[in-house]
Amino acid sequence: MDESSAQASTPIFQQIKDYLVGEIATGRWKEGDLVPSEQALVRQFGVSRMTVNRAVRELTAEQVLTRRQGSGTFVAPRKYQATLVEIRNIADEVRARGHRHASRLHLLEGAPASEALALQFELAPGALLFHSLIVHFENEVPIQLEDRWVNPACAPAYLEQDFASITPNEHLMAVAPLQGATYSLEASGAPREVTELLGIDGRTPCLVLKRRTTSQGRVASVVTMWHPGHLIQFTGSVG
Amino acid sequence: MDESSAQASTPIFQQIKDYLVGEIATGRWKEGDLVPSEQALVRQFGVSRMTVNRAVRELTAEQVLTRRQGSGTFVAPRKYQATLVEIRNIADEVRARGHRHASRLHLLEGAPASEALALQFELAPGALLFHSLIVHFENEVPIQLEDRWVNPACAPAYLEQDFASITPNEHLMAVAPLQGATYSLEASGAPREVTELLGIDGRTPCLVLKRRTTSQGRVASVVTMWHPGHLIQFTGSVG
DNA sequence: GAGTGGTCTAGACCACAAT
DNA sequence: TTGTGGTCTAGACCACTCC
Repeated sequence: MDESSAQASTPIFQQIKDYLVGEIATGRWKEGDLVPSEQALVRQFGVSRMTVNRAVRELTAEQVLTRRQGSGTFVAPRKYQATLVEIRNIADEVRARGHRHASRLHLLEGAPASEALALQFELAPGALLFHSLIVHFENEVPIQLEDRWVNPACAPAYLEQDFASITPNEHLMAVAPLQGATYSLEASGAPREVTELLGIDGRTPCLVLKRRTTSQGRVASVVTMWHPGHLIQFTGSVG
Repeated sequence: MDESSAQASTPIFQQIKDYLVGEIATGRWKEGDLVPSEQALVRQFGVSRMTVNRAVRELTAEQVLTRRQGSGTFVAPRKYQATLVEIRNIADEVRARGHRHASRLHLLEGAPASEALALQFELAPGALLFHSLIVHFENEVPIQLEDRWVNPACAPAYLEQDFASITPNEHLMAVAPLQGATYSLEASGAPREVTELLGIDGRTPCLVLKRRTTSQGRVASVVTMWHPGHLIQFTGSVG
């Protein structure tokens, strides 16, 4: 047809989205500015309101715009500048690299909660918790020590699992649907118990990921994962 | 009106979404299963196709379902079990803790790309790049060394910026809309140049975040950020 | 050819905000 | 009261897949 310009076959709602994003990207519309109303866009593009509505609604879901019924549509405040780093569970990570994953169970028992753990679990000190200590291997090289405490109320059969064939993570995902997690990430040296199990020396920097997960309103699991820094590297991409 | 049952005012498309999610959550529909077609849902709920379409389309955007034109709608494969760690830019991170952020510029110059950098930037070796070296402080304590290389095509005025009042990140976000990023994260010791600028000794474990951002189809920036592991800790939550 | 999803229309009624 | 967004309808045409 060789019509006006850049239509080609891009859906109309997408063209409208591109137009709106473009106005923001080039700075013509700034944070907080009022964006043309649906009616105005209907006239401008000569399309039906449903089509305009879809474009604007999707950009609202994408946090590019904000809408207030009765008031109008506005350019959303710019997003937090953040890098999202995706840390997959260790078995997936290893397999994704095409390597062999294995693990060795060093401890699996019930134990009373210390003061600190009781606080983390929101339970009384001395309450029964399950405790496991597992070393994960990538091609027979130890790459993670997983020190995990589990709430028996969330995973009653935890002590009966065969952690050679299933990771604690997989078991917990199966029996306790994940609700949320808090985490912290830091680099540090490791105490002797850790260095011995990982077969590293005390000066090796370790990447330490602590994670506390909740399920059905309870704290399900508190885990500390130690990774020898020269062996592990988390990579990924966003956007 | 006190009508049939649980309508109340929840939009119909949302009720349909809830129904679909419920069937999956309870396990009645499993990964890969065929979901009722739009026509079937139209009949089941007695609503128009547009309403059903919106429900299913939004769940597809949320990666709960996948659709194939001509074939049907299916339960999406379960998401990768991953912890998303959000690493905010250092100035925001420090201010969020209620502390003072400051920075000192140690180097800001144009320099030819080494072989390795040229590869990263997808430019010819020897091409002009901008290079900056900045130490960031939290309450006067150095917590990050930012070693950044920038593509002049993406930020031509980079060398003229006042990096005491604006961070390189902020400048780049302003002039080069972020398209995507790849990153890696590891723990390691730091070379002498780094330890000197951060005022730490060579045995201090460091958290090293490398990040490569693209903008408008070009590699905009390659940055390595060194954090003394005993001082910095990234925390957050998901879910 | 029948069934699927992808898109679009030209209306409609409603809740809400600004005036 | 007017204009805004929020939702919904009952059709339509198309591209694609499967039989």
